[in-house]
Amino acid sequence: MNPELFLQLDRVIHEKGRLAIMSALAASPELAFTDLRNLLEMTDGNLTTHIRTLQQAGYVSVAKSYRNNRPLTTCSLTPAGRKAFADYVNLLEQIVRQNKPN
Amino acid sequence: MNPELFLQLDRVIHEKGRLAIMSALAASPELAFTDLRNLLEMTDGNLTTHIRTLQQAGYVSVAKSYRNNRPLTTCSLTPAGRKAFADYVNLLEQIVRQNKPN
DNA sequence: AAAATGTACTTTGCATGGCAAAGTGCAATC
DNA sequence: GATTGCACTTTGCCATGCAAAGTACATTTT
Repeated sequence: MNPELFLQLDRVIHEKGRLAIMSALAASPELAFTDLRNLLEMTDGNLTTHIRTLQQAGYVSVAKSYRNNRPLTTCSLTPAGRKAFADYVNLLEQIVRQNKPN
Repeated sequence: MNPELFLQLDRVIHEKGRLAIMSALAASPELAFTDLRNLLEMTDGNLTTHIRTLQQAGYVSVAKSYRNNRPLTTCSLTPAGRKAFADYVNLLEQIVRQNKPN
């Protein structure tokens, strides 16, 4: 059992809500605020704060515009975010491999 | 991308410190407080609180005794804890599989 | 045209929770 | 007998998740 693995887990990503956001953004080039909210069934407030955290970490970029007479916030992974997420998933993979019986 | 997976992540286990503890306990039948502290390089206070959380969740059993003129606290997984951890690892596996490119 | 409703967020407040510093109890050593 | 050391526990602080309430603007209703 290697304790190093757990220490390396990125706190910013290792959070249910943000992990879901990162995972969703990894699958599509960009998603609107409302897309994420509908997909992940998060409350608005919860979503904004998680997005802000990810943005401040440099993992997602946020673009605010105005379409169809409504505000439109679009999020996408930055290269750093993509890398951090890939690293995180690799760590998870090692943890799983270490803990699966077979 | 399946958002259900993330919702299902057990909050008690999905925490670096406790995940490490569960993983360590899954690998050995029992471990002493000091074993865990040395292995995981956690502070004493941090370790006690995490152990208490896991105990209150019914995931680890804690036995306090006195050996070699010193207190000895031994921890081990309960059946429920073993199951919860196995479920958690399976979830991680699915998340990894969903997010690994190939 | 004023009021109400709806959408797209943001801010605020609370309650939980991680963390380590300080504290406790006991035994051995100086 | 005072001090050191070990094995924990308690306390206090700070960060953070979360949702309720708030803001801004556009549309619909009366």
